[in-house]
Amino acid sequence: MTDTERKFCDFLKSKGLKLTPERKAVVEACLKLPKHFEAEDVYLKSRESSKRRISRATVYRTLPLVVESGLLREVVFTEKHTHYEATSNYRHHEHLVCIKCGKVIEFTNRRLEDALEQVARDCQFKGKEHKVEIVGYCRKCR
Amino acid sequence: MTDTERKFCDFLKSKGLKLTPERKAVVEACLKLPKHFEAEDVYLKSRESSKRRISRATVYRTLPLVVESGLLREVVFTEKHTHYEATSNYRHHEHLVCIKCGKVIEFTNRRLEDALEQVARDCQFKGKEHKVEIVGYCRKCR
DNA sequence: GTCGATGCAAACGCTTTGCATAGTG
DNA sequence: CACTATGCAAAGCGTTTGCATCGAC
Repeated sequence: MTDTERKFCDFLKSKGLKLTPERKAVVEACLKLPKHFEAEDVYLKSRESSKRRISRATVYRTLPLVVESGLLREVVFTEKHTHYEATSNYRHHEHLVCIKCGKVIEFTNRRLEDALEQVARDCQFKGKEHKVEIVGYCRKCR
Repeated sequence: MTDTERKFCDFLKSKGLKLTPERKAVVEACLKLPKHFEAEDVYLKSRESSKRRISRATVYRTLPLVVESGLLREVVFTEKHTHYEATSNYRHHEHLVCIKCGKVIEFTNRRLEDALEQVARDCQFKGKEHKVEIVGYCRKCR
């Protein structure tokens, strides 16, 4: 079991939830998928690896748990349905999305993160997360 | 006809689209509604004011036009369905959303906006808009 | 053995679409 | 008069849920 899987396992325990082969398969699928993916990708990928026929329902029931455990976060808010990315091995970053070709670029910016924290403080908010996305045209499409 | 309505009217002309009573009613409804609203609100409100029985289809077909015209922008990305706010009379701002009570607070932050512009420049992106939202717990719910 | 987890299929909520008709420019 | 816009109802699509069964702890 990898560190990541252990982390998820611990999370489940702490919540009094059970570690099932289906849940394991969903997490594994998330880690194998390319950077950005959606529920349907997880569904297909988890079926590849696992003997069991994992249902979409299970995927949809499990993904929020994986997010809550901290292994996944929701990203790319331009499309109507939910997109995810694994948090492991990535330093915190935000995204630029090209409206034309769909290209997604990651960036980190200290000033931006600082400003966000300051705003939360100023408003007496306990910030849990932030969603930041720049939408526009990439170098090629502009 | 108000300035706002004229702006929408001009937008339609520039696109070779027609100004219909239904479209007028949709725009009027958007301007009458409280700060944040969704398609269904527009549907109900536009029916109140107009003699015509405006269909949901027309509302859904019109809203993207109103957004494109610059009178409306999409906000509050936490929920799955689309939320809007009128841009008139507001200076550009972003939102904090309380996960517990749903309270939405607006804020403006120069450093944040500057950082976003700088990122777009650095990535050779032509930024069209950005989506920024801080999710957390407000003073009362923290 | 208990109580949570699963698969299935049906339901859901918001949004989009095909079609025949109406109405703007 | 042409061509776009409309209402209606049905379809679409991602997601959620009820239910009977299964299986982890």
